[in-house]
Amino acid sequence: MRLSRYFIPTLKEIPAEAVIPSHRLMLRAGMIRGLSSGIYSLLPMGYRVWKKVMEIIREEMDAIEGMELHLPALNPKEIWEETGRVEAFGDTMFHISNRDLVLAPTHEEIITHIAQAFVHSYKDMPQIWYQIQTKFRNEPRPKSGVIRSRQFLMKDAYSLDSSWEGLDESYQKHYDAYCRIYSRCGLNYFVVGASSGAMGGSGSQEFMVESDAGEDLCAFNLESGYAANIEIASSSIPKAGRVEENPPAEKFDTPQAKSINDLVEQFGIPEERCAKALVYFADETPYLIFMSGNDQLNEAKLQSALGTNTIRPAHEEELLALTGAHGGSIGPVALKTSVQQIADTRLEHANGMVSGANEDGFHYRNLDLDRDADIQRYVDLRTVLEGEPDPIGGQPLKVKKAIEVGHIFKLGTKYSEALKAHFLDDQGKEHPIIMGSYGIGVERIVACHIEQRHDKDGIAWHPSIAPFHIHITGVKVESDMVAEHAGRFEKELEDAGFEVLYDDRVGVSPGFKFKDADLLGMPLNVIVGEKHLKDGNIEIKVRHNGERHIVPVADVVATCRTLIDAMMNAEN
RNA sequence: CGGAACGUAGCGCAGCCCGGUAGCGCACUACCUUGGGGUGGUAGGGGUCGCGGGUUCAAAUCCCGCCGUUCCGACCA
Repeated sequence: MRLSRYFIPTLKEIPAEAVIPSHRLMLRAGMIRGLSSGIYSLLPMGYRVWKKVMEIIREEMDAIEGMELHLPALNPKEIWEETGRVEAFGDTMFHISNRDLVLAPTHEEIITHIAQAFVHSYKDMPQIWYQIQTKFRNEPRPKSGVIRSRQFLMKDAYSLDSSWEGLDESYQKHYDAYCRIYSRCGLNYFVVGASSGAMGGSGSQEFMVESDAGEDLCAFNLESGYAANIEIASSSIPKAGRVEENPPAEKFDTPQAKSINDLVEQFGIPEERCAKALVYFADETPYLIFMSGNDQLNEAKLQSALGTNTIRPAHEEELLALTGAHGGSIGPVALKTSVQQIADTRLEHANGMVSGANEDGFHYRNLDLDRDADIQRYVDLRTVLEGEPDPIGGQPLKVKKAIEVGHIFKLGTKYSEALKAHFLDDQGKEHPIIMGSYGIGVERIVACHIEQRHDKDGIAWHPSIAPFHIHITGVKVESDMVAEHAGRFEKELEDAGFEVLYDDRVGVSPGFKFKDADLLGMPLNVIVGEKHLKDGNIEIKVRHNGERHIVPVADVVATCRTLIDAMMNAEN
């Protein structure tokens, strides 16, 4: 391929709207062009990479006997109403304004609809169906280039099984396939236990790439092997527990104490003897929630505990109406109204506690939550902090930002029940199909690849998904000697099976060409210039480590082969 | 949805406070020059100054409204 004829609109200057490296470099390398917030055109250089990622995904999905299909992006709203997900997605789902149609944000409903029609026997399963398609989500705030956008490509796979053991097998197959996919795409990744959120289901894991541009926090310890999304991460931090003396609860004056820190500072109360109260509404039902000391409520955990995804903190007026006090003076006893109460497990059976008196300026001390409070449930609600002991080996947790590049779910029967996708077992008994769902964000793989493989000059592609394997820089192609050799290398390398981009532009200075080559980032740059050619040599530059090899003209193809093979086999 | 900033040529920006000819760099076109790290020069083409109102003899500039984009936060199956 000749660069003079190929459409690669590189930019010297960085468009102002791009902040993170992958976004800047995709724009500068002429891979993408923004159309509107969260909507991008994929230009030829970018689309080549996308296609390679999709091909790797296809190969690995086919290897676990997945079958690719193609589903409608336009869906009748009705089917989404049957599973309750029009409401669950809310404003995140795009609605067509002149028909009762929606733009599919994912495809569980459609898959289940097909299964309901055709999969009726345990003999028909297992099945793995997958699609690589455009999905639509009305993200309230698109950001970070293609990492969070309104229209994006996703590989979604769905497994259908007749038993829970079968689901476990299908899930494991996907887990293994995903590891191969990310490795082949040249990514450093890790896997964390994850929240299933409003997807429903019994378990899920996320494939993560560590990055400051990430939107998820993960807690992990490499030694013990514990790794979890902060949404579900726990630690073995000690409970508040019980103190020996257990006098009756007693109200006391706390006119200046609005926070846990105030109580600690003004009254010398140890932080772990304080029970912080919060009021949240879940689907418009209020809940009084207690946390130990300054522990941070984890809203994701609260959502799963309450089985909803619509929660919000109460407003000041609501606090007063429900409890009789403003924030800072709320507690478990003497509540103005009857409110359901939930507490973090750290507070279980705790006594000797201090908490609000539901009267501004007063608290109770010596509270025994078992004796004095009416807490219905104790669940893990706190957000873990870096340094706390992990729950497996008690090793200190690290907390890092990461980008989610894949998510695998054991869905179970939520969708098959809602859409009546049933089968008969070998006893002739009817059951809902047991499902799994497995997603990969295609553009996130590309973005993460660039996040992990770039320097100040540009991208440094892994050969597996590089737009071209080899860049040939013709230094002064006006010279017949240069043009002849470069043209010949182009042909020989292509004949050897490489994808080659030959910078044959006339009248472009060497420096300009080198800068473009570094920006575009092909794994190898074969530099054809009079400088080495007059000695019968060619320079080959390795993009990711800057190594330069001077080799005889006759060895160019063999050297490229060796260098590319080495990169393909290297650990990421 | 809360907070903030920005919108002037394809890209990066100045001009706006203090109203009066729309500018600079890059990119683009032509010619010359250079030829191993974004060569140097000469001459050009390209903009309803986001949109709509208002004030004024006169608005990129002042006022009001809207739209768009980005950042922080909320949200994110």
